Amino acid sequence: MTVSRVVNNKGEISTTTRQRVQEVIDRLGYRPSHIARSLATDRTATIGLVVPDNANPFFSEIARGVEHLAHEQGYNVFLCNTDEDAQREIAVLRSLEEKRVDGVILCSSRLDADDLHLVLAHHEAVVLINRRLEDAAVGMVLVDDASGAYLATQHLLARGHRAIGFLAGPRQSYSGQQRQQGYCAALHDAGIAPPPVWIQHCPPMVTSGKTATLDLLAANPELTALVCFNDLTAVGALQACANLGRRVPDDLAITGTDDIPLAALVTPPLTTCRVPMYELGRQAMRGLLARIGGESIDSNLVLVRPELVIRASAP
Amino acid sequence: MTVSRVVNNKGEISTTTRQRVQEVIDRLGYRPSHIARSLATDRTATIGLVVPDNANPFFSEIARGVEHLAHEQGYNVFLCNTDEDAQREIAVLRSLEEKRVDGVILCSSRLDADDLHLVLAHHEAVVLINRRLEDAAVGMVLVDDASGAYLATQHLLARGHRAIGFLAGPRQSYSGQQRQQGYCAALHDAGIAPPPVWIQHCPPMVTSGKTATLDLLAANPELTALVCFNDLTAVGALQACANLGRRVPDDLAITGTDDIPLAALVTPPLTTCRVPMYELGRQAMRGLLARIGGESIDSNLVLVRPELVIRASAP
DNA sequence: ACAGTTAAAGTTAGCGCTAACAGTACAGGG
DNA sequence: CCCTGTACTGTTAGCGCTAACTTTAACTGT
Repeated sequence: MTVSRVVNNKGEISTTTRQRVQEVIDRLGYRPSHIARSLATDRTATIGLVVPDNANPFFSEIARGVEHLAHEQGYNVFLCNTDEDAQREIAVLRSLEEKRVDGVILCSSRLDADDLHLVLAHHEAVVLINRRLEDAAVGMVLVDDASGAYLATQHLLARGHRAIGFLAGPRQSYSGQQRQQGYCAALHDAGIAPPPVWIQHCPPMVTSGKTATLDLLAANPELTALVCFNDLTAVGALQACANLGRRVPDDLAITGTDDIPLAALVTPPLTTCRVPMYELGRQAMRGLLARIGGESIDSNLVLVRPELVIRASAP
Repeated sequence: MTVSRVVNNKGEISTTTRQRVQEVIDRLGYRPSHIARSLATDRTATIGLVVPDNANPFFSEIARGVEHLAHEQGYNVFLCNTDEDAQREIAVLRSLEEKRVDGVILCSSRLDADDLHLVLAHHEAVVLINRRLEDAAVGMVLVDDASGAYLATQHLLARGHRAIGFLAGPRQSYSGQQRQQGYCAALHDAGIAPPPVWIQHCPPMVTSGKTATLDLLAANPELTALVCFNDLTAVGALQACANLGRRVPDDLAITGTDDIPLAALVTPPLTTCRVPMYELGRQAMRGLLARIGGESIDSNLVLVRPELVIRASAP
């Protein structure tokens, strides 16, 4: 027990005894087991981070922010991919429960509200990223997706565009729904009622963005601009235009969302709504630490506003 | 103890008793604690994955491969970033030790051999990715970087280039050293002795690749081709050429390494040596599972060969 | 000398599970 | 009937740490 006082710097111990014990620790090569400590203290100093795909630059930057702050605070982070599969999402949340993580950060959950309530009830501290959940004692760190898409659409309107299409993300995506609302609001405010055919859903990847753009433009050749769910789908849209011989931005102006590193590196560089993903990750970890520590929480909701970054795809 | 037999499907138990116990488990909402189980069994069913930067597409794909196979096999993965800092690398390895992970996958370690031996001695199962270590009972999954760079350089030679520069990676990078060897070997085989000024070291990022390329071309305007440490530095080289008004590939042909998604999306798309990162991750996890399971290991070394992917930056 | 206080050190039950063993019941063979 | 083997069930010490408590020693005040 004196070893515990030395290792954890807790409880009453004299300097003399501390040094004596430390020497024994060093000599015997004592290596404390956090497993035993966790069982005794009911704390593991671990958290779970659940993302749809850790290789997606949006989530990898969030993960980096989470891991950095976690490390600074003495926590280790379990990384779990859901691969956009609800069953897998439930499975990983259950395995984290058995591992008795101190808390969970869940990104862009695709579970319906009932299932989400059910499975999160077993976790004492939870922060959701990009997912709203009513009547639950969880933190939420949301991007103000509506205002981001509103900004991008307004920018295009200000440049004279009227026929503006929208590449929505996955249908179950909370972010996608919010972005669609912002897009529609900007058009309505300009006195334009966007016909449903100007809106095309697709998974959040380059290839699907390209396919969706080809479909959208085939059905709506009058479009002169396109607001995209994210930068990956926007790059797909660039590829579609290259295929069709449509110049960007002259024939079709394109905006993305997120400002992942790729956005600035493609040709032409993408106008996009910058979401501070790294900071989003840190904010979520900050909220989670507060919950784990039992601090009083001012608000369950943190709203991060995107900012428009103008580049050559829609100057 | 009968609960344990049911939950873990181990030991003798009759069908009648199993059902009876399962009903009690369901009724009471019993949720097993893997922490207690870990203390009793000396197994945590967790592993550590240590990478320089989880947001780097090379490592994020590796992480995805590791996490997928880990999940399939009932393991949870701790994600740890080293940020190219040796002290942090040691710190995370120590924290994994205290968490009693069953094994560690360590990517592109920057520790010198002595320190690496010392800190890995406390881990029973280890697989290194992109790092060779002699006299250690660890697995190693290596990319045959030398042959990759040899292929790229040979391709440029076959296209008639003679003055070929090399953007090396970080000086302490094992991959960088191997790629440099392949580059030099290809030139030597073509009867060319590459002057040291054709070789420029730089960190593995877009911005540093751009800076290094500007420096290299300023000092060596005779260069007509460039082999780059990775795709990120190659994109930096593309940017440098755009700044200098040098056309790619006509004035300077450029090759990258890794074939991260970005490589195909930039303009012009990069010729590059494709490294199957996802598969690299799965291979490493496979080797780690074999070590954790105490299986006899055929070989400590798995060598993965890159293949040349020809695109417009060096057709 | 005695009583009270306090800093420090020592002790142990308990965290929740399981490997290992002991006990029980039954079937089959001699 | 007795013995042996096997399937099954029940029991418990131990994993390594720590919160909580007890004990000890030293000091101070009366």
